[in-house]
Amino acid sequence: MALTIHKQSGYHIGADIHAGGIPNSCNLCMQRKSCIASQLLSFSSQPNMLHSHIYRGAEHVFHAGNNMEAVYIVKSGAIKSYITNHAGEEQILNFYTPGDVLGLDGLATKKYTSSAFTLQTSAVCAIPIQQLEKILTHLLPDGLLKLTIEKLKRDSRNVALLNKKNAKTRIAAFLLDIAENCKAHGYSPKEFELSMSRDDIGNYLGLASETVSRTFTKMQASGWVKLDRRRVTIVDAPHLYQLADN
Amino acid sequence: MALTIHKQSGYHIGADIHAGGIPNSCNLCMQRKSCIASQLLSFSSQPNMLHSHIYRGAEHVFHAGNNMEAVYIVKSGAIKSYITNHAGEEQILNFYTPGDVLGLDGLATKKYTSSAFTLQTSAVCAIPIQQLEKILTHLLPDGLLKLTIEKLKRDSRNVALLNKKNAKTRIAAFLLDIAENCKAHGYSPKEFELSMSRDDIGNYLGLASETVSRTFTKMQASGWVKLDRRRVTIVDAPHLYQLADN
DNA sequence: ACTATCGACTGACATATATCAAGCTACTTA
DNA sequence: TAAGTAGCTTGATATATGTCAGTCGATAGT
Repeated sequence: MALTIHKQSGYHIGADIHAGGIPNSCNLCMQRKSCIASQLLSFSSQPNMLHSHIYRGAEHVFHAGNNMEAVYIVKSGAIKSYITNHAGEEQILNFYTPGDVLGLDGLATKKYTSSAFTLQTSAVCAIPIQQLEKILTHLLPDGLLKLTIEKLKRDSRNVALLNKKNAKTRIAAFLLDIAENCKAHGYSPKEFELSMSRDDIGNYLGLASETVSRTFTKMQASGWVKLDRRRVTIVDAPHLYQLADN
Repeated sequence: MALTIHKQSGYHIGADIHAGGIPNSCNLCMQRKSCIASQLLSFSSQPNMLHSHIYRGAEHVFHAGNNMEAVYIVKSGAIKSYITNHAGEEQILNFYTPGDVLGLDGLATKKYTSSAFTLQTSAVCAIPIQQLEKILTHLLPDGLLKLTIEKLKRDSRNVALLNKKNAKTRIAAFLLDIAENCKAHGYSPKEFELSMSRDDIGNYLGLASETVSRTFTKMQASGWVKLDRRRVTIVDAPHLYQLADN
């Protein structure tokens, strides 16, 4: 799959939310009836005022790894979100159109986990993270907030899992996903029992069960894992992670 | 892909939450510290008491299309969720392990949109929908609740999109997804402009851009759609839906 | 108007995966 | 113990899709 170099257009209005942007009263916004941001703000003591920005096509709204400054509501245009693997290849996670909320994936760590790039001239409204957090903690009990954040994380992981290119990488990612889940629950990430059949794994990953079998066999022969029916032993985790990154 | 017939095991404890189940005090539950349900309940005036059930492996927890009775928290075991297409083939959407919440997809319509099936002996806690709704509307402003529900719906749609078997079905589903989005926003679902390149579409759907091109060409030749660069005209929507169902 | 560039399309070929078929193993049931 | 069954593995072959290469057309820049 080709490596895409994103051209940086020089024409960038409101690159930094603190430096500028046009403050807009939500009360005057055409889309206030269907706008999540406007609804959220109406429950807070904050002024019903957000900074909106216009991006010319082919610009970044934010980059993966950067500190999270804001969450964005798409008002017009189209935006793609993507992650890049170690080799620099991009994997598109989703497309965003008017009404969609962009940048929530950063909530857990306060850093964006994906990048966002405008496909055409697009207008967005920015909710600065401080403002968002104030509203959320005001509205939500702590447990529910964490649940939401966890759910968001899990979803993006899921997409990344399914979009892998070939059987080997999908299965590596699948096994590591389970291993991490084991670890998170206090069990060994090195050795665990699969609860599903080869058929189920194949169905889930979009592969024939025979391909799952063969791939398991090959991975075992290569020494990355050991397999005995549904019992899995991770032998070379670093190598699996490298595979899954592709 | 093979059609799986689910065996109904006769050994089914607590088939209906109203008919039985073991009422459990959350305060005595081993997992209360990490349990979402317990946390939710602690914010409500409801008694901290839930019905828990044990399913022997290979049983349905609920069926797609049935009225939503409860949301389930997995306490032990493993459960798969899946949808079936018109031909009766199943498409697995996700696997659920202890701590995961099951059945939220029904919130929007009050009917489950997917089925849930235990892969092994599993224990779950049920939160009856009336109780859940009381808690949610108590905690959440209306707008935020709708947002959450919308997000849940969008996610499962996304998974269903990416798990299609071949290029034709993926692209059909992709086009219909955009068409429905257009319709939802008051634009024509019959004619629209793609905002992304063939490269981006391919990357997103896990196909080479050439395959996207070729598939577009074939679909046009077959008379399902008309294409002029990025301009799309849906000609035979029913046929596309039929394709996307596969 | 001329050229350069980019995105889209098409063809030839390579390859990964699906499909079909058979055999094997562990587990269940009689 | 024997037989049956379900799940897993492996082999042979078919097929869909990826890769590489070339062309075409639209758009932008000089």
